[in-house]
Amino acid sequence: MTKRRYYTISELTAEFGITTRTLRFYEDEKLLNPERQARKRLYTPRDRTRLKLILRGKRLGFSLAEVREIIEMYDHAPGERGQLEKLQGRIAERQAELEQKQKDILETLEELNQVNVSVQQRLNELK
Amino acid sequence: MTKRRYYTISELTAEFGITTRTLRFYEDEKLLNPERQARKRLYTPRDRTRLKLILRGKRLGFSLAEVREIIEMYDHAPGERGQLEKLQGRIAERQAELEQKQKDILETLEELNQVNVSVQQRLNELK
DNA sequence: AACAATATTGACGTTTACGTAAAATGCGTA
DNA sequence: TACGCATTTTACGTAAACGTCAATATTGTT
Repeated sequence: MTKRRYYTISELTAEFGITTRTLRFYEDEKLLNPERQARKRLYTPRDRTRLKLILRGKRLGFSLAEVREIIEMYDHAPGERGQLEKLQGRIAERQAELEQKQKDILETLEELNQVNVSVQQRLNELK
Repeated sequence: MTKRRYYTISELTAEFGITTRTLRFYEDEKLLNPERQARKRLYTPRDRTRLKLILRGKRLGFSLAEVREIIEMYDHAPGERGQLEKLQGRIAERQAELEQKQKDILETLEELNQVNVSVQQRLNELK
């Protein structure tokens, strides 16, 4: 039998710097499904993993609806040919989006670096 | 070959796939400053450039407030030592954020690729 | 048993980033 | 001159993602 460890709601809020409201909201949105001990929520390692996926998605600017789509790709059902091909299509779309974001990041980093160089020059001149 | 100096509102909405409402909203937010010919807005190349920065920032999940901060870094005033050092600090923060996003993207791309591989395997088995 | 700490369930409130509809204005063309 | 079309201002509406109470319950400690 697999060792089941649980996390309380406050352990997760502490670890990830979020509020209980956020965790309950994600549960309402069916993104998490903690078990219950009486009324208390017990988050499983699976919940914790999904939470990490959610927060990572949010950092990348995805909406919760988009995060849900991405997570559903991870644990999709076997399915038949048509479904599998559609899934590949959606994966390709997301990959394209992410590659666009990569370009956007590189551009922004380069620009910020330029600013930094010119600021540093002025600081040197002030000596 | 005179470079066109102004863009109408509909030219910009067409080019970037946004609505007039969006452009006016960004103007209310002081992110854009089109000139006027009578009542009509005339967007300058500078407005267009800023618009591109805004949209790029949004793709990366930045709020308009954050986009504003980033844009302000680009055209900051000369300033004295203290200001310049604070600016460097904020630049470093944004760079760190962007680097985190890069990691997030790489992870997500890798995971999506794994899904893709397993989907492809099942498709091959269906032959 | 009393109490503090933690958690739970409503439920209304707030911010961000626009959407959308209404009414007025200006401009080129039939 | 009448008309269509783009544009403008004004202003209420909305979806997403939580925030912020308040009232109640549960659990461990004194």
